[in-house]
Amino acid sequence: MAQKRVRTRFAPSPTGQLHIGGVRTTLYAEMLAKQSGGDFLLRIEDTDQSRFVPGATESLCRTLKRLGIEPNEGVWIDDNDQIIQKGDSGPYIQSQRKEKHQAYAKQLIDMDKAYYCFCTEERLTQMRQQQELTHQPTGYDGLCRKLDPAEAKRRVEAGEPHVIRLKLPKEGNVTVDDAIRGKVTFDWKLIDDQVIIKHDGMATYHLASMADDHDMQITHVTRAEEWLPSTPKHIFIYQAFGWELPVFAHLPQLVNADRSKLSKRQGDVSAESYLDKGYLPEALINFLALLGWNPKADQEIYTHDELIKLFDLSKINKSGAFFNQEKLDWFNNHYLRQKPADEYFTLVQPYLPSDEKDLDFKRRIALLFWERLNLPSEITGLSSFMFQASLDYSNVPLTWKDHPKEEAVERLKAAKSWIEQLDDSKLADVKNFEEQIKESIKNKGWGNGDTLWPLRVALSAQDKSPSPFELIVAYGKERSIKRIDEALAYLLK
RNA sequence: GGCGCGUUCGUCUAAUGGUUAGGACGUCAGGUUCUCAUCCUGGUAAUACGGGUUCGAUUCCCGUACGCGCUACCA
Repeated sequence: MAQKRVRTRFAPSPTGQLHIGGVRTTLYAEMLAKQSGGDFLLRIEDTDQSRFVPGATESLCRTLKRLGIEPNEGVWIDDNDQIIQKGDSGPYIQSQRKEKHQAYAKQLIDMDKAYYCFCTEERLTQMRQQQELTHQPTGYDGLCRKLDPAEAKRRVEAGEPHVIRLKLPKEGNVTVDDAIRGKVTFDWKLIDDQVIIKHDGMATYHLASMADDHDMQITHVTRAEEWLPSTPKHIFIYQAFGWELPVFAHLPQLVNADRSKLSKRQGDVSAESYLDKGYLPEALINFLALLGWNPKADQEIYTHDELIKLFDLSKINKSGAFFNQEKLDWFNNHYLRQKPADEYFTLVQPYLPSDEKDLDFKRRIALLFWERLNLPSEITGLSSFMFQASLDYSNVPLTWKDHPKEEAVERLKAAKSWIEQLDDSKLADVKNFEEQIKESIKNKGWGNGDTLWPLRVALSAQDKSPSPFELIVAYGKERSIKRIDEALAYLLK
């Protein structure tokens, strides 16, 4: 028998920027579907109109696009930045499915699995306050549940404001079979008669999401673990309609350093901002995929495709994971260094002075700092001295340890003449050039330290920098000699 | 308060009814080196606690503690 085609979905609310936890949730759903050649859909859950943020859907799609996580069905964004919907199970924007949801709600009423409720906001708040005061469990007291259906229908037709609530069992229990957590049992009597259609006629998450998951033939519902406690209601809806249950998988959360639910208030959580800061999609994906799941191997580096092949729902951890930026930095450094030189240069170039027109010079500098960068932007600070017309030598001594000034002068003069005698072709190969200079130092009977330190500082005015050889090759003959002359002038002042 | 979920180095994690509890990031030390970075070598560091079951438990069970989540006409 052929296995059912796996269909998963990511269903965010358009209430703001996609955060890194959302990226991971998306990634898991995408990997699960793609590893078996199934479908990964993107659905927008905008049933709460009051929280709708214009542009959020576009932003969400754009971020996913930049990350290379693409749904093959549902909402997406085209090259003109326009929202589109692709696939046969649409619409994929929930507010456009309002009538479908209402029809389902009516069916539930007809089946006596839901009822109209006319309780006012005031009555509800008062009731809750009373319950809290007397230390009762809070929840709807079921006043309208006892209403005669015919009477309720009359009131609705008369235009009385109302909502629709689920008519949940009041005894017994229900067991959720979660792909990650196993069987979890809840008492029905502790579960509230949830509102499924609001005053404005819009469905709440509980109905909308289940109805859409069913209509879109979603086989695996992956979502954050905060949904686990409301899963009984969702099972109730599925069973009321006689629908086949999907696999539920409640993902552990990403947490702040203090282990609370990831929030904007603590650090940066917007996925887009990580991308903007120069974190590479492959680093973000590799890192995020391994946060809460791993293929049980002593390997850290995986491509997106490898991750898709290896992904396994049952190996997802149960506990929350902290987003450790230092490790992300390490991943980013790794992937940055793996880039072809041209691509690396393209990434780094925006962070080099735009008024420097010598592209080849810029490129040589970029290459010099390649292995030192976690982020492309870091090159600005590291390389700025190389673009300055002249250097300030007052901060770092040009002399080696406690050696005399005269020695530094002597060494710099010698270094200058060595460079002058060199033909440009020798400068093409750093290794070769380095050997030559070291040979010259040896011939003089000098030490590497007392010669190379003054040279390097003359060229950089930094206590830390790439080697003098690398600097000279990057500068070229003319600029190198100019720097040495200036250092000499400073010493002889 | 009620209900639910969770707990292995600082962090992300691996493993098993019997292991010197493994790897990675970080960190520390050493080597290479003119400095930095890279690279190499090595070190540091964990089964929350208390009971049980068992010859033996970090692993299975119970309890406690702690953390987190849910308890909306938000998702």
